[in-house]
Amino acid sequence: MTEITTKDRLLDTAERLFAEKGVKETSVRDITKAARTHLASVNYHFRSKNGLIRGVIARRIKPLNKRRFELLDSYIAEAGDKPVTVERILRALIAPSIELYLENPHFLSFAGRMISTPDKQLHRIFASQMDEVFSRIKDQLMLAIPDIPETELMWRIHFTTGAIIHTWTNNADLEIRSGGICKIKDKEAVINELIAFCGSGLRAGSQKSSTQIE
Amino acid sequence: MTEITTKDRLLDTAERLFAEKGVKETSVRDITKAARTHLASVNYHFRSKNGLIRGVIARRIKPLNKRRFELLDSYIAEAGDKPVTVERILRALIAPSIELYLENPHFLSFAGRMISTPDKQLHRIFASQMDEVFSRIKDQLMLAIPDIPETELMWRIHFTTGAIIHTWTNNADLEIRSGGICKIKDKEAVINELIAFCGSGLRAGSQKSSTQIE
DNA sequence: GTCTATATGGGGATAGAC
DNA sequence: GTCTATCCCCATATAGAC
Repeated sequence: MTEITTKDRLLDTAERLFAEKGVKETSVRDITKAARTHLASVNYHFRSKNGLIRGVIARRIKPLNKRRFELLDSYIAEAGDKPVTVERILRALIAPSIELYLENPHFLSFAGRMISTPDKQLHRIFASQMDEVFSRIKDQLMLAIPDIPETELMWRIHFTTGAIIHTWTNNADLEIRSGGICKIKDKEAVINELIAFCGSGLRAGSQKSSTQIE
Repeated sequence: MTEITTKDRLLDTAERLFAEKGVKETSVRDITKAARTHLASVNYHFRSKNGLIRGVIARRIKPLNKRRFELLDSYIAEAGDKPVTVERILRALIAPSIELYLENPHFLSFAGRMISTPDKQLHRIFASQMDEVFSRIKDQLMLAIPDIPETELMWRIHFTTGAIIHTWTNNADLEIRSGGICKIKDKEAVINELIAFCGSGLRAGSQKSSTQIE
């Protein structure tokens, strides 16, 4: 039943090698060898190496964002007429990604790097998927913290995104630097720390209406 | 006097192309052609392509961190016996990088991507340079906000780093997504927003000693 | 220091047998 | 669908003339 096809093995292997070595650094030969198939299989199943890259991304991105929207919708329903709290909005954004990372770190450490790739085609794939997420998160945050001007809110969503992505890509450094006390495996702690940090940051007094911090 | 040597032209050109296209995507031929010199000049001046990459990094990283330490030291001196405020500690960390970015965005958009490179040698170059910065920032933050447990403080420094790096690498997306209202060129606004967001995040109530946010 | 020519290897993609 | 052999291109690095 759970028959693993060559196509799936190629996706799994490519995902892992892209994360471990980088996309350019991983050749189709590397992938097909590790997936125990033949060189031509990538072109047969995915048309090209770029097709395989797109396949790796497509398989994970939509389910991840679907999970975010499900959570957000459930919080919206639960809140009734009141705005959803900042913390719950952040949980919908953050928790699904940390859960995915802990099930399989390869995709998000790869994706976290690709989000800033100079390759315009690849960059577009991520940016377009993120647009819908940001749009919905922003709408909810505007209801939750209406006093924050839009410009500032958008900067703060950007900073929040940076904190999350850096956690996918660079948690190993932190674990070493902290002497092992900061562990990505502590799922609830990581999620709660991200929510607390970003939640507090989002709520900070507006820089426009208050005295500038020197 | 300000004679621009071939070596400098190679560094400038490589830095720009690494930022615009990526390191692997930029060939020595691309660089030497754009720098109007011959193919062998890279090997002559830098021994190898990897040597050139290291040269590009070395030229910028030390001055950047030197500037951070100068600022931090001046704030420490000014504060006398009192702890330096969180906002000033963050300014020492953040402002020099945003200023460098606005003078020349190439290095930091390149560096921001390289910080999560899977190439262990390259990664080590950045990580080792950051260690000293984090160490000093952390020491000052422990004096400024002594109530935050060390584990949480380190996570929050990590999130702060993510917010900063994402600003180097992905501000163009934000500018587009915000319809142009969030502009990286607004130097003081960007610095103040980063400081306000991260400062508030760093000061958030401890997740260990308070009721968990649901 | 500058430059051309070249050595050497690896890459993506495909043709065509099975 | 699977696989081998091969095409063709591009990469880094270096030898050796100037």
